[in-house]
Amino acid sequence: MGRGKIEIKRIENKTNRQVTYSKRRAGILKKANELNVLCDAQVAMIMFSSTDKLTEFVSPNTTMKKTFDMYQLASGCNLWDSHYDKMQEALKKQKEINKKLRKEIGQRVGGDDLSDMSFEELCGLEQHLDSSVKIVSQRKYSQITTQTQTSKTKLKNLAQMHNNLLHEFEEKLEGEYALADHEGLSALEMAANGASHVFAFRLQSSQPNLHGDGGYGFEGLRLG
Amino acid sequence: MGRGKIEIKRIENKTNRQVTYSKRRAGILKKANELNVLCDAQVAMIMFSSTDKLTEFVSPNTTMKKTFDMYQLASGCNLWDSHYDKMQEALKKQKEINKKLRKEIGQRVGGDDLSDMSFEELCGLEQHLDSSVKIVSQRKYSQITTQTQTSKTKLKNLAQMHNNLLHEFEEKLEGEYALADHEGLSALEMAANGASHVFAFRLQSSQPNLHGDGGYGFEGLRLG
DNA sequence: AACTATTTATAAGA
DNA sequence: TTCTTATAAATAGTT
Repeated sequence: MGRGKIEIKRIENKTNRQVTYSKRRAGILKKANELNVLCDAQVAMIMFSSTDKLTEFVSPNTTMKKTFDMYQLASGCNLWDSHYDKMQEALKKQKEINKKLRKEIGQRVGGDDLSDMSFEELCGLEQHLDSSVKIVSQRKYSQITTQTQTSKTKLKNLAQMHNNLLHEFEEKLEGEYALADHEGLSALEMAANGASHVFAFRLQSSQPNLHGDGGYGFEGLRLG
Repeated sequence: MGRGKIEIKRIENKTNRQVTYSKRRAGILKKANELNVLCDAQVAMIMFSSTDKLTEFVSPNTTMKKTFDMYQLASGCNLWDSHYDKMQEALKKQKEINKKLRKEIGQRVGGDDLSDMSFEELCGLEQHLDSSVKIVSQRKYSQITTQTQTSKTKLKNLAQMHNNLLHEFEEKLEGEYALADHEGLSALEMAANGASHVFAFRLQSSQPNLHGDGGYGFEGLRLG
């Protein structure tokens, strides 16, 4: 239909091909619509040009998805099985792993899963659990040690500060003694004047003793 | 295009509609194929007649599925999302559960997962593990007990059989004694004839003592 | 994108 | 259904 008859084979001229595509695409779309209207048929069409441009047609009163669903039902070939199957496989695997993990936990917690275990397996599990307890205990210990350590460091610094202050104060005090001597006051009188408490609070930082008694006791600062 | 012009609206005559559908369907399929060949385009078409009969067209060198996949990529609308999404959601959930389970195991085994635990949590875990060890130990014990029990029962039955046989034999022996007495043979001579070993193997089943010593020792049959 | 000579599709009839 | 054929519609080549 045209000025001349054409052979139905790929149009080599690119521009010509593109033009023909446009014309015929319009034609087929019109035909599709006519088919739908005249014959009450459901039509869906997908076209990609040689440059991969998409054109679609779906008869009104339906959608591409509905058409696909119907197509799958009618043709029997499930188009998303490949996707679906892969996922289903993955899901199944995850569930299996899950089951195993649950069982393992069940055994370690001492639940019903112990029932399937042989004596030898139970022995192994017990041993394993024992070592786990040890690890946890050790971890607990090392954690509290770290916590304590930082507290101790802070307190040690504080103690040092106090001792320094004390030292300063004592030096100042000695100066006052000398002065008192000079003014005729006794040491006892000096103490009564409020300097004695300084000695009561002489601070001495403790030596950390983390491993001595095996306990987790919090060793604070000892007041001397 | 025909003997007369027709209005593009639903053909009410059913037969006529069906005929027109057949003719036009053939026409559009031919057009689709020509579009594919001439213009190097990818075409896919799905048609359902008013009686829901499926006709499909896919240009060679592709498949319906490929076309759908391309369509989804190009159009952005994911046609099997409703299925896919649900699965993906399920998969995600499984993976999350899985992760949690792994972590829990990691903690119970004494792995790196202990690092995130507070002192209090560690205390709880240690306690929990301790009780688990006890349960496993108990289970181990009860299992070996059961095993032992069945072995014992078997042996007990065996012992009973032996004793019964022994009893029979003794009776027979007594008969022989009487005979020997009659024939002038001494008991010693009888013993020398091979009957003495019967007494050496007199069997006595032991009383099961499962809880007495708290051990898992296997108590066999005592030879009296 | 428009024109138009021709080919093609097809409506109606057999 | 399928074939025929007059005619409508589509479109190839041109402008």
